[in-house]
Amino acid sequence: MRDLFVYNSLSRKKEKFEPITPGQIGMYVCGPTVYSDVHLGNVRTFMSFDIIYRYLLYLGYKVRYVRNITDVGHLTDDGEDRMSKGAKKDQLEPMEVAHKYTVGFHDMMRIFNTHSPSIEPRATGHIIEQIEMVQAILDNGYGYEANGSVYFDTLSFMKDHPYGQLSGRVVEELFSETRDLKNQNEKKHPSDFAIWMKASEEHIMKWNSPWSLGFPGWHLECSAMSTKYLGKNFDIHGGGNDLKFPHHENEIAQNIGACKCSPANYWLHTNMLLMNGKKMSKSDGNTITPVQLFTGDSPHVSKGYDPMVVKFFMLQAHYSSTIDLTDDGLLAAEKGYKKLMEALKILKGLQTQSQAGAMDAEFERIMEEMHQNMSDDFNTPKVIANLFEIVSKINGLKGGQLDISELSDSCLTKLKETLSTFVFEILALKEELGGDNNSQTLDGLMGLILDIRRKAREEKNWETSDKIRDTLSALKITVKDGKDDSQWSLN
RNA sequence: GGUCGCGUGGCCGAGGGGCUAGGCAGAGGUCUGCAAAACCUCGUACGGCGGUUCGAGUCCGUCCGCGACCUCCA
Repeated sequence: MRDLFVYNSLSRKKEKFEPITPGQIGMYVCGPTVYSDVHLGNVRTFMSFDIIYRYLLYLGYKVRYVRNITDVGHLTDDGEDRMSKGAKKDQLEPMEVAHKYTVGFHDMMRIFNTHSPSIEPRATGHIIEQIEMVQAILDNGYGYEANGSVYFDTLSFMKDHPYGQLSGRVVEELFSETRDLKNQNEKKHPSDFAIWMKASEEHIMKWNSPWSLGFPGWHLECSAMSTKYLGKNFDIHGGGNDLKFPHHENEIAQNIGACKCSPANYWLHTNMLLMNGKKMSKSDGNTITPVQLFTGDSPHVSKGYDPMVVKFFMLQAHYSSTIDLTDDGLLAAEKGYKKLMEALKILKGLQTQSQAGAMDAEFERIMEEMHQNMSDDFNTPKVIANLFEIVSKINGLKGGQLDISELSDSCLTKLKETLSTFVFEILALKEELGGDNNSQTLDGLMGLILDIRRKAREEKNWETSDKIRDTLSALKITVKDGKDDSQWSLN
């Protein structure tokens, strides 16, 4: 199997990837909290891990990809459970809220053409496992109970294990943090965190436990579910950069605290999606929903963009870099995306009889680079650069600037397969924009229309040929005349 | 304030001691009934100032600017 290198947040280095069990990978990614519509930033993160998942599969690994749904346990600023808050707002039962937004999340993931994970466990479905983990942490002396709530004892933990390694946090500094959080007085140390919370009277989602009628701390679900489905030690743990601290840090502490072993060998973090140079934020209006992006119904964009254009735009940046979402950037991505798709269509139609070709080596080189770039921490921007190198050549081959007889049949076949795999299976872009209007009927009609236009042009009947082109243009169909034939595409 | 990261040509965005990233926009040319597309050529870009080095956009120091995290966050 080809060597794979990944940037490990834990070591802050790029490392050669070595699975625990040869040929198999366990990967856990922190999923969304389903209390409101999916945020575009979530989309970027899950899209990035989808491509990582797909490439691992492509390399031949058997991958168990676990991505949770958080439907309980997150505290808001005022100490209220996020699910309950959403419920009050919408006049719905908490589980109704969770279900509604889970469905919405799945729909959006489908729109962006991502695979479903292997397992998608819910926090509320694993309360027992979480209670057991709290007990294990208590048994190991890394937790304490206070008024029915249970806290993780960071100082006690630090006597035996390092804490703060992932996020570079120094616990002593957390002393200086004076926060006015609820139940702060129950904690022995500011860096301690709740693993079980006693529920207040008005709290809706609560369960029985040895300590109180309450609910699990929000870092606990991932510890419990990753352990349940991937084992105490697994290969990859992923999530957004903003989860590094406190969430991932505490997750590690809980896993070690409960079973004395570090959960994941490789921690991968996706970076933030910015807009206008700042992190998207609902509170200051610096945000756009995926749907607004598709329809163009937002002051931040001049028009609507196809989900695949949005995806292509995101893939032009590395997953570990921030990307600034701008209208100019999207416009540029849209043109590039169309150019790529056009070239892929042209490639399909290319044929050659040659047995050996002078250009083979060049194409082989680029295809090899694509593999290397993808294996180098999933460098999609470089892969896209490789694709455009090939796009120029495909167009050159069609336009006659390059001679197809210098390309062997076997190399051309391989090129078709490789590009198709990379573009449609690994990057998981879709060929056609605008949904389902590329029916057979449309194909047939366009074939007929362009045939009539071709005859008109042969007769130099420009009036007719231009009328056809202009009318089609008004219907958002672009006609481009090539040397021998004309091509059409939907705008 | 603490921790981490970033600052690349008009815009986006890779790379990360000597080797053309790429896309979009722009200029010139080829092709063409016109248009569009395509193809060819063109930009000596790496925040400022020092330092290391035969050589720095790439390493080190420093300053400036920006962002993320430190509190729910993908």
